[in-house]
Amino acid sequence: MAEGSLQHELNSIPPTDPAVDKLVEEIIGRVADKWTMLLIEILTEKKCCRFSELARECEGISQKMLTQTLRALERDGLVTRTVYPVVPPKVEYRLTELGLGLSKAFCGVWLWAEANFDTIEKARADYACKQEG
Amino acid sequence: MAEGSLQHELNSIPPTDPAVDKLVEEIIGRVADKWTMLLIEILTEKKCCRFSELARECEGISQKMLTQTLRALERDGLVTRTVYPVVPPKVEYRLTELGLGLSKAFCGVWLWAEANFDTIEKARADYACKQEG
DNA sequence: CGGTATCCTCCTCGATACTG
DNA sequence: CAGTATCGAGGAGGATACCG
Repeated sequence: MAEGSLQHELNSIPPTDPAVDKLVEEIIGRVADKWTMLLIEILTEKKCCRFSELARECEGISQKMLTQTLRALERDGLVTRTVYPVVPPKVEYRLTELGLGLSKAFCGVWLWAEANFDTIEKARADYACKQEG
Repeated sequence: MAEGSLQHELNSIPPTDPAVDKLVEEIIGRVADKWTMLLIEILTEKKCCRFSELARECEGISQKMLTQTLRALERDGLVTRTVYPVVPPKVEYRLTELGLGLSKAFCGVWLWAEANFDTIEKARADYACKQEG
């Protein structure tokens, strides 16, 4: 954990016009979601998944949210949905190049969370202590 | 946009035990939120902000959500809240080292969104077209 | 200025049932 | 297997009013 150069790349983003900002924020809002992040992680690991496999891997998700989240991902061009005309039906989901790019971006957040969850736990405990006093 | 080596670091995360997974997911769920990301971005740029300044910068946020989000950030040890005992009251918010780490992690997502928002817009248009047919 | 407290409204999300 | 449809509870979040 280097203590110097805390100015990181965020500051180097050129000031974009407000219209683009709105779009970017909307995308962040859509994409920065628990199920979205989880599904992208699963699809990154497995490369290719059937609906039922995603339902199994993505523990706790309801069928409704799974369908809904996958549709949003498909709509945004982050995953492809391939239907095989067989009985019983078979549908495969796979990340696109765009989706893989997002996966990489998310990776940093996952790594941060894994590296710091204990620090956060401690911070919460401290905060709870102070509240009691 | 290199097309090779799509195996990125996400795959190198060692299989953590389920208990840690739950914690990490909970943190992601708390932190992957529009206002949280926006506030962290603002605090990264400005270094130090008063409540009212954050309210101004964080366009569209209600006072309730601002307070609520700031409290969550403070609780998780991501920002510090400094109260100056003066009239009128003055309260300053500042990122901690932990918060700066998250800011760096988020940076990748912002950059991805800025780099790809047009691609996503196009994907949405294509998707809408297909639905009509 | 920097909040809290209260009320009220969506709208997300889960549960359940049904279909190609 | 992979969905869609419908209903209903609960929480997120805005508006307003008040406080130290």
